Amino acid sequence: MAIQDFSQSLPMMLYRALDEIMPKFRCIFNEFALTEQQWRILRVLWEHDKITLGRLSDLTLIPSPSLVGIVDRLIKAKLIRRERSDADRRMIFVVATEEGRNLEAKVMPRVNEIYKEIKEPFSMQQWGQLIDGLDQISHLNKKTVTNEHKE
Amino acid sequence: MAIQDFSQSLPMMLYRALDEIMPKFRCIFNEFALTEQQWRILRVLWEHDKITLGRLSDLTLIPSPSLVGIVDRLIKAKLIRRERSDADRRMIFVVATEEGRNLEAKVMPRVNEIYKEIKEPFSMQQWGQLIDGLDQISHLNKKTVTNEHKE
DNA sequence: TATTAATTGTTAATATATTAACTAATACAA
DNA sequence: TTGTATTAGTTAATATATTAACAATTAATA
Repeated sequence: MAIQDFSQSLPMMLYRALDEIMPKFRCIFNEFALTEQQWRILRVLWEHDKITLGRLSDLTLIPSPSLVGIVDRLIKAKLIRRERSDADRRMIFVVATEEGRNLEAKVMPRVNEIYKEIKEPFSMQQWGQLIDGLDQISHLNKKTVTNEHKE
Repeated sequence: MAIQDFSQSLPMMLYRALDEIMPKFRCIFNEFALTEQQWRILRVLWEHDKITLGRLSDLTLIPSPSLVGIVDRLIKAKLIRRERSDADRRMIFVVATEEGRNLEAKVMPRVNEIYKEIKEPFSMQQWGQLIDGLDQISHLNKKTVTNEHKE
């Protein structure tokens, strides 16, 4: 009758959910000699021809200090390349090489397969509620701003 | 109209939710010179007088190789101690020192405060659905076993 | 009982996260 | 136009995650 059971707290529930599903995906990534973070970057580049490091950090949720090394290793693997912006020489674009683009067709089907397996036992409504709940969590700050209509 | 938007995928939604809420907690932990993982260990020890390293790994979701160093640092901080089991000399118990136990009264109120803030905008039903959904994700394998009534 | 298998922790190597400080380039204001 | 603030990336120091291999102990079995 614990007032607040640690193992049922939101953070631990989130971590446990990730611990459950991510190993399935990482297993696939490893087959293609990719780390999870490397895959995230490629995954974003498959949707964006050219993207700045800052935005890549936002979309992958990889902190920029980590991004430096991960990008280095992806370049060494010839899957992406850096391109300094001419307009603003502070910015650096990241672009997938042909080899990097070609990976999409090989990896995505496998990943989608697992994703489908995870999603399957859920009803469409259940799944929607879960995603909505998570979305609300990740917009906790922004939402209130909207309500208060901050100047 | 992307078939599968990466940023709306379950893993990224989970990561984003954690990215939103954990910095608030870590801010508190840092005030007490604790890392998030160190706090998780103490949090569990506040509910268990004496616990084996393996079980501590399960409850904190900290992989055992990481646990070694984290426990070392908590010992150096005089917050916990190791105790080898007499019954089975492979096992090592971890126990909180008095100093470690005393932290609970100082840290928990602060943490509960943040937790309440996070939970507040949700209706009780919404929150329940979110927790249930997460629970279902983290039992994906086990559930099927139950259904199949594996011998 | 000697051997083998399983369990509990640990070490090692590499990759990533966290926080702070730092550089280079750009914007901006006096 | 010079000085200052801001922005985009990077470096550094420490902590943790991931995977594989390993040691010590105990359990299981021939």
